[in-house]
Order: sequence, then structure tokens, then C-alpha cells
Amino acid sequence: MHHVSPFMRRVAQLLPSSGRSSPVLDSIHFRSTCLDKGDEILGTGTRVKQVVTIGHGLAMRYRLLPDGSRQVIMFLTAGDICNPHIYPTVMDHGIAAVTQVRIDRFECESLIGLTNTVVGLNQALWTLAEEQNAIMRDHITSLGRSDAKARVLMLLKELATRLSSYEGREPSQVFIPVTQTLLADAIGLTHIHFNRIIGDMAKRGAIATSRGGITINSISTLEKLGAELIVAA
Amino acid sequence: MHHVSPFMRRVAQLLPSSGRSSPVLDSIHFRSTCLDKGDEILGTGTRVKQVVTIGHGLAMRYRLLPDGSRQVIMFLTAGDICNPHIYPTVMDHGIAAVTQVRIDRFECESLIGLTNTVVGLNQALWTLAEEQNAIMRDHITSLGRSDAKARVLMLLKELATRLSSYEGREPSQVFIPVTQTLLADAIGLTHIHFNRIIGDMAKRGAIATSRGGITINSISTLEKLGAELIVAA
DNA sequence: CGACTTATTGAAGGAAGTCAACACTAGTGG
DNA sequence: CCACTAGTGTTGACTTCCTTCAATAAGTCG
Repeated sequence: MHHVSPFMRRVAQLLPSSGRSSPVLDSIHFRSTCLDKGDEILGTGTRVKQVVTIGHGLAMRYRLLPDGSRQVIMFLTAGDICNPHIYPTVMDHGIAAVTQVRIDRFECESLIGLTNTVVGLNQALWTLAEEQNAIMRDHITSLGRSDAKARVLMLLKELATRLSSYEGREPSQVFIPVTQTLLADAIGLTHIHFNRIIGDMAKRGAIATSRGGITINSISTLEKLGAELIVAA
Repeated sequence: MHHVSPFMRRVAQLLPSSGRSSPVLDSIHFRSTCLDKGDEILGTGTRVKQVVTIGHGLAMRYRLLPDGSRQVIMFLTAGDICNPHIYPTVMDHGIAAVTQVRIDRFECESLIGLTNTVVGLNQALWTLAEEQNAIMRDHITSLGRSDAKARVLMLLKELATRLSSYEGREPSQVFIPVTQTLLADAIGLTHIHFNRIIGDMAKRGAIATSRGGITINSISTLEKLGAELIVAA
């Protein structure tokens, strides 16, 4: 038997009856599939008829440009929805697995049907979508108004926070399983310059680098570095 | 008596009965207010209970940063919704009038009520929201992966297209009533560098500058310049 | 008119990109 | 099992795009 999808767990928390999981929601059928690092989850131009959500692992929204470069629009973690919304659409960007990923797929129709019967579900879905929009607004602000160092700090802080949101309180360390090249592609830097910046941060002990990822020693240390930046300016 | 709000006109076009305007939608009550250039439409932290839409003119979503600088997240034109969605929320960014603006305000409750009675309305609202999201994704891609010249071209093209979407076919000229400083704030440039770039574009005859705005001589000319950029690279 | 905003131009400095080289790991296939 | 390849991380030197600082015009508004 299936366990509950992280997506549904998050939806349930946003319902007015925010207490425990709704039996109606839990009973919805979904299909889980496991994908390898680098696999495509939804390609650009795909006509989606299913709502794809991240069950486990890390994925990314991205665009490929004519010159061959890539822009990571945002990272997606467990419980995030990949589609723009629950209705069938055509994707104007791609989604790929950053780590090994389990995706949970729901039929559009069944979710749409539920919005008519489950009170507050539609609002919950809007709220969930709005969380992603807020991340995009942050991203735009970061790209537009911050220098490289500040962008790196913000990105690492955002990812560390989202990846550790399972555990109740702040964990001592968070491992971000993303290559430097990919992280650099998210904040509009070359992987070379990105590397120089985190090299500096590593020397100061805020983070540790290793092949295939970065370990954040403590999120509050990151914030301290961010504060220093503002003072320096 | 009120005329139809551009917002409702756009919603109606997205309904399955996409033919003419729905009498139900047209009959919804809304309040129009006129604001001056620079006025605040929705401030950061505002708890919105009404759905605010642009009736006429140009507005912007923006954030103010601790260092006093400003990031324009996106521009909003007639028919665009200012809220993140139709449910009450707290704004994490501000919205201000770029030109004189007429805003049309609906009660959240009445729109929410309609989603239960008008078939396809909810989907139409999602689609509308998704249009804005697509613009944000474009914006992120532009900020992250393009140099200043390309960003300016994309921004001007986007604005010219959106501002001229009333008229059926491509108009010969489009006037963008936004100061250079504001346009620069949208794409993460200093107004000085922005000015140098459009100065160059003006010399080539693609645009004309004037106090308070920029005139695009023809959108296809912009695209031609963009193509040159790619060749040059 | 005087104050303010917007636009424009020049010169100099700095942040980040480009080019190039090398080390290390992991995976592949002979 | 090991050589080969490809992806990743790291460092140095040079270049360039963009910012910063500064100054001047030119509209606009009270």
C-alpha cells in the first residue's frame, strides 16, 4: 500500500480542518516512480495531463537557452508541485531530477474533482502555488540587486532552510546535494566564480565542500556572513 | 453605470464558453479608483480582503531593499490582477502606479463565490496567474543568463508587446511610459548604463527617447537587433 | 524663479567572465 | 582489472562589462 504523499501532507496542513490528515485526501490514488539523477521529469513542451509532485529528493525547474547555457529557475523539494497548476497545460520550461527522485503523480481530473467537494482545498492549492511564486520573487530580487557573494549566501540559506524543514528545529548541519555548476546556474554565475566564493566561505568555516554537494555547518553562521556583507558595504 | 473591467474581459475570454461576455461575470460589482503616478496600490505587509486589478494604466510589483535600492519584479497592465490570488493574503511585496492608473476592486468573497457557480472560472483564474508566472520565469532567465544589452532588448520587447496587445495587429509605434531609472530597476542595471545602451539603440533608429518614456519604432526592429546580438556572440 | 526629477556624458575602478591548465573521482568498456 | 573518458572541483592570469563618482542639461512643478 502507498504511504501518504508529501504533497498531500502539505495540502492537508493548509486546510481549515488543519488538525490531522483528511481521509478523503489520503485515499486519492497516485503513482510513484523513481528516477535517477539527471533524468527528465517534465520536458519543455510536454502536454501534462497528470499532476506531478516531488515525493522525495531534489529537482529543478530550468530553461535551456539557444546558446546552450542553462538557467535554473528554482529548486523543488519533497511536497512541491511540478505543474504550474492542477489543470492540463503545456510546459514552457523543463523539470529534471537533481538527485535521485521519487515523483508522485495524480490524475488532474481527480484533483479537480476534489476541489469541488473538499472545503478549502482550492485555497490550499493557491497558497501552495504562492509559496513557489514568493521564491521566484526572491530569486528575481536576488539576481537583480545583489552581487555574487550575497546571491550565493541567499541561495544556500534558502536551500538549507527548505531541505531541513522536515526536522522540527534547526539541525546542526545540512547537506545540499547539488553540484557547484548547477548552483551557479541558478544565480547567474559561472561555476568558476561560484567556486571562488564558496572557497572563501569554506576557509572561514561556514561551509564545507565535497564532490557533489556542499555542507552548511549552520544556517545562523550563513546569516552572520550576510550581516558582515551589509556592514562592509 | 460601470463599464466592464478589463480583468473580467480577460477572464471571460478564458472560459469554455469563450464566445461572448458572460452576463453573470459582467454583473459583478466592483469599485474603480483613480490613482496618480507613483501612488501606492498595495503596500508590503498589506492584508488584502479585496481583489485589486488594473483597469487602466501601468503598475509594478516591486520590493524595496534594506540598502534603499529597489527591484521591479514585474510590470502590470490593464486586466492584470495585483493580488497573488483571489483569497485574502498578506503581501510580501508592494504594488505602485507607474503611470496614472485606474484600479478595479472586487470583493474576495464574491469572486470566490463565483468559482463555485461559474464553470471554468477557477481554471481561468489559474491560467491568468500562470501568465504572470511565465513572465517571472522569463525575467529570471533574462537576469541570470543575459548581458545588459540583451536584457534591455527583452524587456522592451515584452513591454511593447503587452502594451500593444489591445490593437489587433502590430502597431507601428509603441510608447512605453516608464522612466529609464524604473526600467533599469527591473533588469538589475544602473540607470546610467541603461541610458548608454538605449542611447546606442536610439542612434540606430530602433527607438526614440524622450522625457518619461521610450518609443519603440517597431517591435520587429527590436527582434532584428536581438538577432544581431546572437550573431555577434 | 528655484527645487526636483529625469536624462546624458566622461573618466576610473572593480567585480565577474573568459581562457587555460590541472587534480580528483566515478563510471565504462575492453 | 585497468586504461580511458567524462564530469566535477580548484587555481591563476587577463579582459571586459558594468558600476561608481562626478558634472551638466533639460524638463516639470510648486
